[in-house]
Amino acid sequence: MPQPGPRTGPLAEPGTTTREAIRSAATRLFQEQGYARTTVRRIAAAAGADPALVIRYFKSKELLFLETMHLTIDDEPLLGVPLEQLGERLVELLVDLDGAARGIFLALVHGSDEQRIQRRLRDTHEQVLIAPLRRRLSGPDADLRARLAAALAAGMLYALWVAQDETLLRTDRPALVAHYGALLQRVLTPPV
Amino acid sequence: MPQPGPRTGPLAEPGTTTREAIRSAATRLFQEQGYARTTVRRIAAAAGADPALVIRYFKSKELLFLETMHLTIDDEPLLGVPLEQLGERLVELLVDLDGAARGIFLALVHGSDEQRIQRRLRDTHEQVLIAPLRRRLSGPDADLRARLAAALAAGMLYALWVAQDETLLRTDRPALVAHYGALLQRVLTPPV
DNA sequence: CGCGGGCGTCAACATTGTTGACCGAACTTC
DNA sequence: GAAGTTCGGTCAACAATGTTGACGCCCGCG
Repeated sequence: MPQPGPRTGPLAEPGTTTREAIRSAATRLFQEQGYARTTVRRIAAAAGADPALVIRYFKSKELLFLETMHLTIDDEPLLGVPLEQLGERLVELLVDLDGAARGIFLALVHGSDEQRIQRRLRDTHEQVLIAPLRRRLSGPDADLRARLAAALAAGMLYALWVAQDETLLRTDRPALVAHYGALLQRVLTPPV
Repeated sequence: MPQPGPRTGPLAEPGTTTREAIRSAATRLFQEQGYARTTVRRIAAAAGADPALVIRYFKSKELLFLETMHLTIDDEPLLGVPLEQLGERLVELLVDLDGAARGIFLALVHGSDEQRIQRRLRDTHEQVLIAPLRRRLSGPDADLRARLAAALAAGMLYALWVAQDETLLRTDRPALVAHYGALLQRVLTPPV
């Protein structure tokens, strides 16, 4: 809300309100429309600010994107889970991700023809999928198995959200969790 | 190449040479740089033609993209394979895909924030992964299992090419094929 | 000879990300 | 209190993008 009249104070808040308005508008638009389809001018309009100010604050559209699009999940619900149920629980957790996480994931995937966004996607893959799994595994090829399991888990997100397999999207949640969770479990705790 | 001098005939070939030049230049550039990073003007320059002519021939950049970016694989090497080895052979086939197939896949994934490109990606997923697997399966949930297997297979391509898990990229091919193929096999021929 | 149609070029348009100049108000310093 | 510095903000402009319409050329057909 940058009213042209005289401001009441030099700094309404330490965070400089309009900067925060730009950031939240960008967060919403990038999630909903992705990187390419979101224009700096629309972000500015949504925040009630000037397009030039957006760049002035965040250096570039890409840096604004990187600053707002962070994808993390609570691995807390995974901590107490016994190893034999980890696969099913992880799939359950991924399928239940909210629209925000889905939007960020898709924005990262779609935008990852840009090098820095691709690096962010790689880091996210590492931190969100590989790392939590690897912590629970042991043995000589623990790292490889964590990475294979992460690929498997990502495959489901890909099928549901990127390729949009409509049959899988219509499959009821418990069946999907049971089937795919069993597969994932196979990598985590392979039979002797 | 379209020398400005007088042309030898009205139609040098039925395919109108420069149209083909544009198509092949677009194919190469889209594969190498993706949808967003390739500009119509660069396609035109690479084909030695005028940017306006590119649009005149192909209606729009997006339609040109859709006309050139078709991803198919030879499922011939899968036809004779016994069902018990199908998983491993499919993984082998996917890992060995050439740079062209990789480029098209990535271009489709990155460009799929556009609706029509997303539909092309969905169709490709269906025709390249789901359909060949489903043909080999039987039973009540054959369709679901084929789709789960396709998600699994796509997960490996995602991990290797989109997320670019460097450890997996450095893992030697036979180990990758053996590990991931065994997982895939688990969906195709589940134990009683 | 005329002329219609396909191939190609040129100039222009709106929209994109980004930059630099400018402005006003507030805080600091003399 | 006056001068200056800094910060939040606006405006106009730039180059590059996809796309369109007007124009030109040259062939083969009447």
